[in-house]
Amino acid sequence: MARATLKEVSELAEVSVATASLVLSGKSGNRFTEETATRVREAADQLGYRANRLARSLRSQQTRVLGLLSVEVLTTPYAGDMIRGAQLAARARDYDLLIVEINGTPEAFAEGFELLADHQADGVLVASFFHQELLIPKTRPRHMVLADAYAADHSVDAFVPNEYDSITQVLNLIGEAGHKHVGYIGDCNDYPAVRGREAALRDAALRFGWTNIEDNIARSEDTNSSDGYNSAIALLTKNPALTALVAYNDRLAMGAFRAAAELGLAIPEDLSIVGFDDQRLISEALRPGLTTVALPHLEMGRLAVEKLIQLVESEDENPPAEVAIIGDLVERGSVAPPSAHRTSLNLGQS
Amino acid sequence: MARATLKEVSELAEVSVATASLVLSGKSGNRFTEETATRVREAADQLGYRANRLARSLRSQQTRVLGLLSVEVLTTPYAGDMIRGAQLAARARDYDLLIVEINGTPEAFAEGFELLADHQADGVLVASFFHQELLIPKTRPRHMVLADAYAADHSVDAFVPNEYDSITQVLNLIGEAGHKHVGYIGDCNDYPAVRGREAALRDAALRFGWTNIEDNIARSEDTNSSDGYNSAIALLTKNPALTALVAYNDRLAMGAFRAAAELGLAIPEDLSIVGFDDQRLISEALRPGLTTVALPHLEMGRLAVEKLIQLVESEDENPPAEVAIIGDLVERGSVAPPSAHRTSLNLGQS
DNA sequence: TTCGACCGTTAAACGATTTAAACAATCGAT
DNA sequence: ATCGATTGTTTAAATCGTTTAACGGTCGAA
Repeated sequence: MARATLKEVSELAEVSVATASLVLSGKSGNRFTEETATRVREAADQLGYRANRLARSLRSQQTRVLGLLSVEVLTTPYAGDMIRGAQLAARARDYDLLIVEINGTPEAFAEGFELLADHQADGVLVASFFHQELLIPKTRPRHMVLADAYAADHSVDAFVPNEYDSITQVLNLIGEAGHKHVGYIGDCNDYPAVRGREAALRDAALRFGWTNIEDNIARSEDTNSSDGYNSAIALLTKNPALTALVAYNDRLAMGAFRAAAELGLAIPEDLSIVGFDDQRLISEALRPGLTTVALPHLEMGRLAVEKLIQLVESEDENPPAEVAIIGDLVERGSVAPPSAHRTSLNLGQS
Repeated sequence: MARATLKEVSELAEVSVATASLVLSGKSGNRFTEETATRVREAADQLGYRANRLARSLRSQQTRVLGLLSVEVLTTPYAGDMIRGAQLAARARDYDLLIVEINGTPEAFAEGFELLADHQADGVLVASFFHQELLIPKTRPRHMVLADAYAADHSVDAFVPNEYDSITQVLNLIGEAGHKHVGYIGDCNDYPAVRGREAALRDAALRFGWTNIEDNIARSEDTNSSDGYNSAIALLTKNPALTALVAYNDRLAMGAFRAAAELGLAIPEDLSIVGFDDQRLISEALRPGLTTVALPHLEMGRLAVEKLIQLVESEDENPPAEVAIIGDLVERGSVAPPSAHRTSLNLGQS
């Protein structure tokens, strides 16, 4: 049951542990007879030898373990792909991930950092469940990177979504389809995502000549489907000329679908709707499917870990940078050119 | 930057490392003067000493690290709570989780086990992303438990949902509301969940006197919202007398909502619908909210880790057992008594 | 003296890596 | 023939930072 140790291998092969170690680590450069080498390798095989990573790490002062401080990523269903991307990148370079879930408080950060330091993690990836600014305590791991977040003082390498370019893809779709009366269902919080997406909206409005864009924006505190419903009803009531709605996220878009149904507007014939996030549970389930933009979660996780490994192996001496990654446009069928004359718009009910 | 070692602490406190270790580990039983002890503790404080877990583990032959072999749990948005439950339970007893994501193939299992063994994990929790039977290779960790899965040979402690009792909660709701004509939107695969839920359905049908239950079952290969839509349309077309639909999961239920809307049936007045899973992205977003059952993901994760720790610390000599955990009923508003006369049922369109 | 408490230290692990040195064989030079 | 140098192969020993069994002084009491 107990695993074979290097000593046992060396005894079986009738060499010293040093020889066994040198042979098996491959770093021997033909210092040994081919005969000794194979004898060692066969002994190792026979015993099913695998190095004890604790011992190896203790001696070599590197664990090949990366800490993943997950700020609610595990908890929420939104960003699991980020962890998967991180795992993939880590495994590809023979690193493992020690994942610790925390809430975003400074104490939680401090505790998480200590915990990972106790385990001698070679580096730490802090992953957030949404694009936010993070206040990283001054006592921090030597090597760290951020995913879906950036440091308030910009002192850490960070990988975030390119909000502007990402949403511009769906805005272009709307614009190129010929819509002129476009509404926006937004979020009234002050997040990077909010700012980036609204900036893109305004630029698109200018570019395509959308009328009175500022008057066609509705914002809510929360972004549940019912908020989307309310905003959509409000927008369409105030301005029945709207032929397209852009939602800050898919949940809001889902509410807009319900509003459209209630107002007797067919999607996409009477009303085009686009979302953001590509929450498949929603975007694939709606009829028609929701045209939206997938956040680059997998990429952020992957790139962040790759960068982290570069830092750890000090192949990288560049100053910290923030990389904004564009998400993938997913076209599903909720966008069509505006119809010349709308079928109906009965605002009477509810 | 480099962390203080026990040796440094002992030098500052002017004692031997053994003394420092003994004092700090608390296992000294008054072998030392209170004065020496505080001197050590102050030195440790001053240097911010924290034990190197590699060294500690190497010496003590226990890592306080549990391996979490995640069979696609990370990847899918369904079962994140299981990992959270596991984390909570582990942290509560001062264990950490080394998470490795795998697909369910035997080779992946073997690799995962080896990897975790390399890290000298004290025990392994295998967590599945849905309730399934798992074929665990014969070479396996000394201590292991399963969550949301059970071993084909029942040789491992397992924590699974109680499918029968869980769905019975919504079935009772339907039955007690007075429905007699109930349809079931199912899955045609052979999973434990399918079997358990259908068994409960049949028993409920008997108990409440539901008519011709076997004729009112529709099953699909997949369980997307469109499958639910198709099944619901088929059921309601075949038997317009149905006043309630029970769905195998929330996605299917979501499709049933759409079918109802299309057929002009109001929920819950004309048609009651219940789901299963409580995928909040769906169940909270639908109007009315979907009455459903939440799977006990958090509990499975928590209990599995607690059991695992018992095994590791060998406080538990019982033979392997399988524990079935009931999920929580979440009532939202998609259930009402059957109406005496239905408003309409226009089967003409689509 | 001798025996227990009492307080503390020595030293051997744990399982690898890695440096420096030992050992052996070969070879030209004296 | 003998020696020193050279090259090629292998190993002893230190090291990483802990834990812990075993041991050793000191001192007051019997």
